[in-house]
Amino acid sequence: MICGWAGKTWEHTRYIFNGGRNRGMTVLTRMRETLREEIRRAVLSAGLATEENIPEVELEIPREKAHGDLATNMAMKLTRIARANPREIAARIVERIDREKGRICDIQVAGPGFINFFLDRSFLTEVLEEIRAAGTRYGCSDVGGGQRVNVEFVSANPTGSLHLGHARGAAVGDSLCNILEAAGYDVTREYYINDAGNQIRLLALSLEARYLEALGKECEFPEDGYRGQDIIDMARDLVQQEGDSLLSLDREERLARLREFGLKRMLEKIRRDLERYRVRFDVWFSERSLYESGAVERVLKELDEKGYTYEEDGALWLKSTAFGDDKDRVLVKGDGSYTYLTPDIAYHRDKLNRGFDRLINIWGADHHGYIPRMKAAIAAQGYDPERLTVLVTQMVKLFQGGELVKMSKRTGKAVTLEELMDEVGIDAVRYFFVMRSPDSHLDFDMDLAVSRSNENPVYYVQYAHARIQSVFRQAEERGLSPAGDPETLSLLTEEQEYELMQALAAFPDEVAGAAQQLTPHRVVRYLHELASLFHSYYRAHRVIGEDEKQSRARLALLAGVAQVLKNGLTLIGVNAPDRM
RNA sequence: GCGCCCGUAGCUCAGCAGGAUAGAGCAGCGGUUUCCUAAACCGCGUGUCGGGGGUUCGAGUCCUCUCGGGCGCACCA
Repeated sequence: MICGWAGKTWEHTRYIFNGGRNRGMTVLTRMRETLREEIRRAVLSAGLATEENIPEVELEIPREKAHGDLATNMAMKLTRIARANPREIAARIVERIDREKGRICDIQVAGPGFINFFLDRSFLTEVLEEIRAAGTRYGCSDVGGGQRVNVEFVSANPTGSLHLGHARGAAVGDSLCNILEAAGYDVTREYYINDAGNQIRLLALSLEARYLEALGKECEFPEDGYRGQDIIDMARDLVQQEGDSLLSLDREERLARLREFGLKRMLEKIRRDLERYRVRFDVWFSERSLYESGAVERVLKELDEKGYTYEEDGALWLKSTAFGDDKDRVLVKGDGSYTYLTPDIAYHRDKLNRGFDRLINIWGADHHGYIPRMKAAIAAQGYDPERLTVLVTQMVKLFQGGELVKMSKRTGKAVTLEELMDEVGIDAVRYFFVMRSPDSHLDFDMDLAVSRSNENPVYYVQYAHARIQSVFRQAEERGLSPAGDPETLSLLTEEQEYELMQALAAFPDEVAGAAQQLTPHRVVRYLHELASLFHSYYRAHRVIGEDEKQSRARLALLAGVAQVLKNGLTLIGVNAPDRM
């Protein structure tokens, strides 16, 4: 789910897109812009609409080949404005289009009033040169216009190892960041460390119990304590390091020592797991630092001064209902301690003050109810709540042996990210999590991923890349290199070659679209489609054949496909192997 | 009871601000290799797009009601 911003972002980027120079645009984009302008001009000169009421020109690649290379629904959109039937309108537009200018071979009016354009395809080989020149940068654009975006994700409590749910958030978050960066946004990846408050105290208590246990002492395990194996291991290590020396400390001092020890160890583990998962953060933001800097106090004071707080039943409340929340929220509890919300308000204020145009938080579905109060808190401080977008990832269900594996953090029974990486492999795990829309509930079939890994779609895409590299190894042996001159490339006249080049040309748009709509799974679907086009082509046509020129032209095509596959896989944090 | 997400082929899911005949993977059946990787390719689908109503040239997509599933509704985090 995406809250807010979608509309604004679109307009913003659209403006930049239209206003920008052709720098970085592919042939396809340039063709489309030219055609867009041409249609606009035709509509105006035919008197079908005025500058004021002309609808935006939409040009899409039709699903059906018979419907041409590009199509517009302009005539249908004009029915009300021009008060005529769409096919008639379409005919009037068509007769005013300059075919020469748009590099158009044919124009047809079809169906309810679509105008289908059949383009001169020879221009498309230019995309191969564009890819070669851009290399790993191909796919990048500047639709983001350098907008500063903070993406906060994972942010798991440092009270246990990362598990399945975090793995999804991490894969989606990191991929989204890569995509945003490629689309020209200035991205900061951030992890909020809950190193203050109740759960950390509970960590210390749990660790204490395990510590005593390891020393052979009887003790009662805290009621809501963390029962994970990692804490047992940690206690054992502590005994190794410190022996029973913590026993002689007084209780509070011992707990403080345990807290620091546990926190440090947990964060190290989390960081290590994420690093291996290919996720790296720019900022690790400590909750505790908000207390130490006085930021929490300042926020409370300011909310109070603005009159958005009140006392009742011995607690301090935020009037979040004044900003769309369905009930008011406690900031300071009866016992004087803060709720989770309070430092979180200070945290979001800090992020906004750091100059980000936009904040994106990636939360698990179990926290979605928290969104309205966070937005309300931002609004109460006088900021536009639309600057915050919360992307919610739905729950992951794990299936093993055909059965649902129940997970509970309480009992520590959960599949960890570490286990997942060990058993399934990083490429497959990341691909699997980014493959689906964050909105969809995800069934993770462990057996399928583990035992029959060739069924995993990630290999389909990777294999396409490996195959191409294999062809290149053989081409090299024969002294064949990819062609670069337009004349040789003009030998690429097969239908499938055209389709491949068209797909390659669409890649930057695809990445930009995924960035604007915050939908990393779109990149995965694109890659699968491209791999599919390639496999099909590869099977039907020999790349290295008798005709040297044709071979070199096809090698150029393959070089483009390999580069785009690699660039796309990199965006989602998956390797593009040269051999499989 | 209220809020959010989901409901599309046997299963798992796409469907990109409403556009032409709704797609893919898996599973199933049948084919393909004197040839650059068969982890591949080709062929085979009778889908009430959960259901009703509405909006318009046009609805899987938007609105409304309704049914089913998930997740939340703390002075927990």
